[in-house]
Amino acid sequence: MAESLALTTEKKCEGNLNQSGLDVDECPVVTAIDVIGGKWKVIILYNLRDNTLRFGELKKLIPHISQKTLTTQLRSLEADKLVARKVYAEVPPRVEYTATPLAEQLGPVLDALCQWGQAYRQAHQS
Amino acid sequence: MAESLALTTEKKCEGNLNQSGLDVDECPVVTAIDVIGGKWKVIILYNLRDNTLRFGELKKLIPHISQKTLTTQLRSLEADKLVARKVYAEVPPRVEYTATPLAEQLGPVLDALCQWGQAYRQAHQS
DNA sequence: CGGAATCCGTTAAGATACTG
DNA sequence: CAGTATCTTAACGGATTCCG
Repeated sequence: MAESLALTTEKKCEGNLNQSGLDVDECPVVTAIDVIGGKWKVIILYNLRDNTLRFGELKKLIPHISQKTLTTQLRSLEADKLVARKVYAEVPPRVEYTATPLAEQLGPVLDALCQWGQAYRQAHQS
Repeated sequence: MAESLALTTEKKCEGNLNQSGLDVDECPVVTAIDVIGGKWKVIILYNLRDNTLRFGELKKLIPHISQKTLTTQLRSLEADKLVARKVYAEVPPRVEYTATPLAEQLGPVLDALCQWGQAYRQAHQS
């Protein structure tokens, strides 16, 4: 079972592969959560969608995050090659963050999340 | 502003509403992350997809989670009405967890996450 | 001045042992 | 079996300091 788990077939995740005895670590969902499972990462990437933003702009768009955490999460995203960080040697300093093509492929995830968020609100009759 | 933000239009999330001056808290993505943003919640729900599982079965399927965390996350999911918890008054005890219809609506999110996880692996040439 | 590093307190999560 | 109790470790928030 599970031939080369990478690119040949994409059926792996559709069904109940976990019940087939496979370790969950083999599942791409676990990989995805590992990378974007941080509390703020999806929101950061959502704000970075189609946008290049400075650190301060991101901070303004995500008011509830602390500077420190924003820095940490951005560094982590950078390490995973989901955001590109460009530093301008200027005064005042300027650092711009851009989503990489890999991050842009998250589009469907963001859309699905968005739709579900609405369904959730509806179900909880807000 | 934002007529009933629930079911009328679903365009809200497609574009750049954050740049429109809206607080991010208005965005359903933030709602979704609030609910399923826990480190393990998506993975739990993924394993619960189309399946009713006992506590121990879930634990086996998600080896890296601790009992305590699994309990906590399940309780949180239960409070948000994403899983139903059924206790059988037997010896030995038996507790079954089932995804609610609301959780089942996460299907597209899980699918998108799964696909992206594969793309991510591929990009990092694993 | 903007961005980030540091110190510290609080909360979430991990490991292990133990109980109904 | 399905948790709870306890302790330890890692993640996040706040404030201050630093540096270009």
